[in-house]
Amino acid sequence: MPDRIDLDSDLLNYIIKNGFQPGDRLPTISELQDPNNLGISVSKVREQLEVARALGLVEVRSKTGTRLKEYSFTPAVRLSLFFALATDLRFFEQFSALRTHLEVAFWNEACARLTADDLTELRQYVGAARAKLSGQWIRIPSEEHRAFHLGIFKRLDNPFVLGLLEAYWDAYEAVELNRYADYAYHQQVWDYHERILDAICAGDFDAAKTAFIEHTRLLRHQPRMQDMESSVEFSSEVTE
Amino acid sequence: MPDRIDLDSDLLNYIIKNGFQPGDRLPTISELQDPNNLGISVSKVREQLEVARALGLVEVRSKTGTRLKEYSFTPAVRLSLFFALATDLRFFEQFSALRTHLEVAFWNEACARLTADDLTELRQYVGAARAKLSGQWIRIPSEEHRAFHLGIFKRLDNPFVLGLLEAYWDAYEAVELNRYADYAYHQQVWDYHERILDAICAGDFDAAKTAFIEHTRLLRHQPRMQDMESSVEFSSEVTE
DNA sequence: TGCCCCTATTCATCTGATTAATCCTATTTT
DNA sequence: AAAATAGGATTAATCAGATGAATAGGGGCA
Repeated sequence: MPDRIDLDSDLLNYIIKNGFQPGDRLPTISELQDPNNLGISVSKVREQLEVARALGLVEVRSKTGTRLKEYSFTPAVRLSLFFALATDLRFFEQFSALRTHLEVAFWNEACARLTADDLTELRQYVGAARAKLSGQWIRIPSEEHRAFHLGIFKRLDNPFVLGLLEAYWDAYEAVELNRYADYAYHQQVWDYHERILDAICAGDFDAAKTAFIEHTRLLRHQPRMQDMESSVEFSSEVTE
Repeated sequence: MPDRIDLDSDLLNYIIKNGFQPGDRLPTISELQDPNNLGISVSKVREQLEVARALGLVEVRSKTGTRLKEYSFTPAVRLSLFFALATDLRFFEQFSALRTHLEVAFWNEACARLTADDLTELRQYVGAARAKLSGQWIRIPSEEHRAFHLGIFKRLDNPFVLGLLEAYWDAYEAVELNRYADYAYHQQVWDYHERILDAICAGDFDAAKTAFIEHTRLLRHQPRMQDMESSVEFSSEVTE
């Protein structure tokens, strides 16, 4: 085992070396400048704080100073992904393929960990979405869509898979894919969601997974991608 | 479609807005300060440059200025992953599970894209590793191990999957898992690698995949993890 | 007690100066 | 003439210091 993993950042190494835990306050910027701590100037401290902040590792606020946050893979993934998407929206298809495979791969493990309360919560999302669809709402229920899918995986003990999935839904929001979907399409989507949930409740995770895979195929053939500047062939298939 | 994805960074938004391409030179820091460009001070520019650098988006060198790099998902993943590992090495098991599932999920697609030259290259890695094992070399052939696995996926048209796999091998190096492995173990590993490669060459990707999955199970039962501060149960199974 | 204002602390941002790295060119050397 | 070298100019790298903005916490007042 290595003595210590080098993080290519004085600040991050300092955080690790001193064993700061999530929730802890780091020294103030002026204190960090002290030769006993980092021994670098304000500008350099701030550069590194900014990196840590961009990665979601710390929260830095006036007066209270810097607080170490709970680790999450999401911010790093989101930042890099968003840059890619800003460059070329076609990246979305590729990340989407990754997301689908991940959900399939970790499906049973995630489902097995769900509690009765979790299932009730999922059921509520279905209800809320249905209400919006049947009512006079203009807004497509993308929040419930996100909450439903992430809800299935919320007990999964793998921050990396969760981070990728969360970043996927952030990107989904950012590219506003739902804007162009119509009500009939969403009805279909929530039929599938209900089928998935019923199967999970019945303990038949494989049936739920099958329904999920079908449901992603549905998404794939929707017109949502036609608005992109250029269509791209989708070559990866879900492994079963 | 959104007008523009907001990147929460003047600099990154500026790069996108002005359509800079990989290889392009960005304006110098002093030019970026100009109100016509970013209109912020050196310190602020440098903070954002540092974030972009940490994400592997730009390379900034004295005299030549800043160059926009080819997009890669790897740096962001590696940075966040390394911080997690520095906090707690048990994160490695979870990222490893992700890696295994990814390779399985994208296996056939990746294999199908390999050229004859690629296969020759893979064969060379096997040869080089064997030579090191049979010779008097002290060093365990971890470079070939990395090169072999990444080599299988090098043609995969998915920067996100590739980025995750690359970061995995970087982490593998960083935690120095190979240090504690013995020669007999590596012989076994390369037997598997050869079996995998033979199957790929024969066009039987599924057989190759099966061999790969067996080979990861081998890894899992090796004593390499016992050196960690606490053993952790490995609950996720590979989806077949 | 509960509300509001004041103040000290800390971050936020900018400016200017010095140092180090690097490229380009002119000069010297072979 | 070609190659090596030295010097100058450009740019990033780092630092120090100043000013402004945000905010938590205390003290006074109803």
